[in-house]
Amino acid sequence: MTKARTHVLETIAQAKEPVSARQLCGKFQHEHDPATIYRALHYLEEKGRLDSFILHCSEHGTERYYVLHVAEHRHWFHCERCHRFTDLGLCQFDALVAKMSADRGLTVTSHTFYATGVCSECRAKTKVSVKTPG
Amino acid sequence: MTKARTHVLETIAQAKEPVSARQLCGKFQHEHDPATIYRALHYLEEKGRLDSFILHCSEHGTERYYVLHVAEHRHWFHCERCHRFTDLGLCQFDALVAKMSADRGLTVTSHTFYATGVCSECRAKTKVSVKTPG
DNA sequence: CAAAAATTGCAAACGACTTGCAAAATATAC
DNA sequence: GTATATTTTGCAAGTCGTTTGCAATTTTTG
Ligand SMILES: [Mn+2]
Ligand SMILES: [Mn+2]
Ligand SMILES: [Zn+2]
Ligand SMILES: [Zn+2]
Repeated sequence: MTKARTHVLETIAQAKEPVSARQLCGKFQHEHDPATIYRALHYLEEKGRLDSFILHCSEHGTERYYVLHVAEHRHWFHCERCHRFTDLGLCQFDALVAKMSADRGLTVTSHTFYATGVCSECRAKTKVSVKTPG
Repeated sequence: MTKARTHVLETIAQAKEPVSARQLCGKFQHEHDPATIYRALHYLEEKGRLDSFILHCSEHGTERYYVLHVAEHRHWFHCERCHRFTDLGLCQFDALVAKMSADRGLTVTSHTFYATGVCSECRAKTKVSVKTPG
């Protein structure tokens, strides 16, 4: 493991939410070139240490996000206000996906799911400010 | 409705699967500029005539796909071999999404789901060629 | 330690999409 | 129906996330 790959992997391992290449490039802008960050991400995903998915958010556009590879994958909610992720827990779609694909003779190798909206904290802020007199 | 908007909407209305901007630009390359196609897509989605989602495929990369807006949305499977879509039917995730979000206090405004893999036709071709003697 | 292989930084390129702007088409006002 | 205002278009350039060529540096191998 080179220094760049270690930095990238440890950052993602310590994060509580998916991390984008942009965030990593920002964090290591004085240590590693963006090309090195992208190459490290490809290397780590290819070696099975990372998983990734693409998510679109109106403010950040379309970006790939990375998480540590784990045996049972999870899905995520992305808040369009604060841009943090909420863990939706272990994937509960397998049975449904198996049924949908079996019915149609499909061999499903991967699926993507995410939800977007407003998280509980941002929702609370909105309600408070709406109710505030004056 | 201008000519460009009519062309875009009718193409998507007649298609049996989601259509990308790239496909539309190819089809109308002698009639409309790509900028006009993109502007027509934005206009039609904004007016509620189209829905769209972003899907990543290893061969075509990350693109936005458009379908006619209908009351109850559907989800799609994308074949990584022939790059055609298979309709997975009406969304069956609403109950699960409602539960996941209620548990966490999330206000979900949209969700994205798609599966990728090999469609039944491409799977059949593979099996035949594997079994062929010689 | 020398040669081969892998990794890096930099600059340029890529592809999907967006935008500024002036011309052309369309709608609205007399 | 011609002048005026508005909308839409094509073109060229720009943006943004990501990728790639290449030469220099680092690491591995013999
Ligand atoms: Mn975001
Ligand atoms: Mn495809
Ligand atoms: Zn939030
Ligand atoms: Zn197929």
